Amino acid sequence: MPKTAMTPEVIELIAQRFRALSEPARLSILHSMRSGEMTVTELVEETELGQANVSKHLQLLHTLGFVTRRKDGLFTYYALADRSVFTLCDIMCNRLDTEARARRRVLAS
Amino acid sequence: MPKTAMTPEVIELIAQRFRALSEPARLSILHSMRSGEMTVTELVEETELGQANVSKHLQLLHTLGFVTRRKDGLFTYYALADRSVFTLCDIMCNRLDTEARARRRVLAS
DNA sequence: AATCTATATAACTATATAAGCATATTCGAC
DNA sequence: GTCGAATATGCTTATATAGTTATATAGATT
Repeated sequence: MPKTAMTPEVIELIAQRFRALSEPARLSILHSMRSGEMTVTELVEETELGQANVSKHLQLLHTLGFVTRRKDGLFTYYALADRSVFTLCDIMCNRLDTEARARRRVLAS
Repeated sequence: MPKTAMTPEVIELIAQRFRALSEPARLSILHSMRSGEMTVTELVEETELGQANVSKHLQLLHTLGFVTRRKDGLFTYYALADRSVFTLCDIMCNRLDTEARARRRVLAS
């Protein structure tokens, strides 16, 4: 694995990617794509967000390499680039569980 | 492992945590703590950020459970709560490498 | 070609928050 | 207690961006 030096530039790039995942709307969109490729309209229906809004979020996610894009006629099919997004979310969920457990322990004492 | 349902509330909590890592200043602070416990002043020196700024970032990181806090006299010692932050950063770095490699491949064709 | 549908984009508004400054608090030394 | 150092907090300003509306673009259908 290539070791990346933590220069300010690299830190900025990493921050940028975390920022992409810091928006509930985008997490919802990514979550909706868990089952596979989806069109923009399908994502609009499933997430109940506005069409323009979804479209812009998808642009961002695509630019940062979180999703792939495939055009077919009028439709654009988006899909998850890989499963690492869920690894990231799983780690965050574990953090939540740990916190919740710690809080419960405090209350119990 | 406890499976967490992806309700809007949980999504919001996860987003909140990603947002904490979406700030270069906070990533720098966390990176500085890699070697161990640090006081606020030490972090100010190493990151070259303002004191009030560092202090506020630390509050946030502590609230969200990313760092621990220990007071001793005038000093407050902060430390990483666990290594999962680096797992998260490593995954993001891998994404960067993948993207860079993909870009190079496009250029080469 | 005219029209309809899916998606993208532009312009705008509203909101969140990072950074800086000033000040407050807290503790130790004298 | 007074003073000084370390940290925290309140206030203000500047900036980024999410969401909305309207419109543009591109492809399909008749």
